[in-house]
Amino acid sequence: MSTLKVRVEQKKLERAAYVLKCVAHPVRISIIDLLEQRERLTVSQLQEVLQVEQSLLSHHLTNMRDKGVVDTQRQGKHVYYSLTDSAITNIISCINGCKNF
Amino acid sequence: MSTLKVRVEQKKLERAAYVLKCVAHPVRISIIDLLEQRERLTVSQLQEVLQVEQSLLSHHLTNMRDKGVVDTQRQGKHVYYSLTDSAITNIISCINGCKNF
DNA sequence: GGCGTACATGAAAATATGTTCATGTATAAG
DNA sequence: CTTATACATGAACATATTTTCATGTACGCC
Repeated sequence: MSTLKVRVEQKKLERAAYVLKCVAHPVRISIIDLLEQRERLTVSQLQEVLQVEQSLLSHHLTNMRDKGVVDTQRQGKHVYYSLTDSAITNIISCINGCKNF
Repeated sequence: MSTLKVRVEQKKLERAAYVLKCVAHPVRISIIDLLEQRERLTVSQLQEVLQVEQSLLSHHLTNMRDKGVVDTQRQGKHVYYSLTDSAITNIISCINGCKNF
């Protein structure tokens, strides 16, 4: 009963919670799912598939970008979004892999 | 550009977000980390390691239990908590595996 | 039954998140 | 330089989550 302690350091814990919180939303999970399929997508393309208000989508994307989950590149009038780290996608696989859910 | 769609069904999306939200908190990630190490732990044991208010911990645990992330068994005065699904722990490995974080 | 320990619960307060709506900015085309 | 398109931003509001504090309940022991 002695050597029990939290193995993840505080900073990483907070970072993990921060990122997970960012993933934990139906619209954002969908965005990740789509970016997993297509490498990079414009806001309009995402919007067409997701059928959400433009500004709402934009807020979510900005949120995800701020948290380092997605990257952007502007190309003319369009802004392309892509996943910064494919490991993020594993999280969703994990969830899907959970038998009890 | 035609066959792009969200592969995860709506119900599962919401369930995933629900569970991820439940994981996405420093205290709760710590709880999962500890239960990964010890199989089952009482509230007092968790409290001793985590150094949080008893009632706060209890709220978090009830939350996690309601969402099916942990299970409980009472044994005399003590209540033991354990993870219902080891796949949950993978989520944390995923996070740790993310290079960009 | 009374007491202490272990844990749960509920309401209120503090804080964070999600959504909408109106407006702003960048770029390309004419 | 005007206009349309693509996207971002900010403030206001709605809703959800987190935390605290006070109190409640279950169990074992005397």
